[in-house]
Amino acid sequence: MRTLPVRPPYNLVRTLSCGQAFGWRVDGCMADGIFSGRRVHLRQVGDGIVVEGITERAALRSLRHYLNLDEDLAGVEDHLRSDRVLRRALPHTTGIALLRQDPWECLISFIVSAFNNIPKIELSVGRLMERFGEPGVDRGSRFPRPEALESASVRGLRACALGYRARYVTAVARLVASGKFDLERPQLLPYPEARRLLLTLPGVGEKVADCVLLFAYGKREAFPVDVWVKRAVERWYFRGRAVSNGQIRRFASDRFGEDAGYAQQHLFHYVRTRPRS
DNA sequence: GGGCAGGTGTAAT
DNA sequence: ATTACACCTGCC
Repeated sequence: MRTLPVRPPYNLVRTLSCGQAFGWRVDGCMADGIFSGRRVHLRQVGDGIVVEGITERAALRSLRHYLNLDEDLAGVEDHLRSDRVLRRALPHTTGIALLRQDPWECLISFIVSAFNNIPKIELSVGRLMERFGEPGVDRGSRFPRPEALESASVRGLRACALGYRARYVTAVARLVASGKFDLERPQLLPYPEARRLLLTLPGVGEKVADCVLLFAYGKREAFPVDVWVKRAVERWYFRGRAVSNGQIRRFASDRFGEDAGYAQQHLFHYVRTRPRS
């Protein structure tokens, strides 16, 4: 058992339950999930996060990086508070941090998320890990490597309830396994070019691309527009008028700039947890 | 039981 | 550049 220090206003539970990552089970101030092949149990107490299931230095450092514990959230939120809507939202959403997920796992997870619901996304991702992931210690399971998914049988993928997304998963796995698509590349490119690159992948549209750029590649200016955020922006910034996704992205870029991704997270969490009539 | 769900691909203006 | 429609499948 180890404790990782955190900087206020970091909030572990909000960070893990606001839809960035699937596979964490959150309850009260605790979170259970699989990290680096281990079952881990996290609990936020005061100014620290108590970690059970990991003791090695390297893995703890990796967890710290994943949770983005060194982020200057106070600075980000100070900036966002200049916006009237976010100023109202922040008391309910403060402490959300952008994770730094593994790009491959994030990419496949969000391909699976398209036109799907959360319980079923969790079901599918969980089964992919059970069936195709390398077994880790303590009955944990790693996310399957591209090679494992590339060679997965139709029957095996079918058991993961992927539906028509199965062919996207297979195709993307093949592109990555063969080296035709380099997962390191988007990290090196500026946001617009990284985005164009991801959009060449089958099953990856604008929303999924932005999710991966934001949650795995650290492109904080990304602003994924899903139905919830679209609804929130139309309601609170356009007086309920219907606006295209492109206009919403331009609006977010103009208004929030480098912190658009954080703005998106707070709007998303706020509109989902505090529905108004 | 039937509609719905954190979009994407494709075809047609 | 925009708009319309089909789409696997487990849940509520």
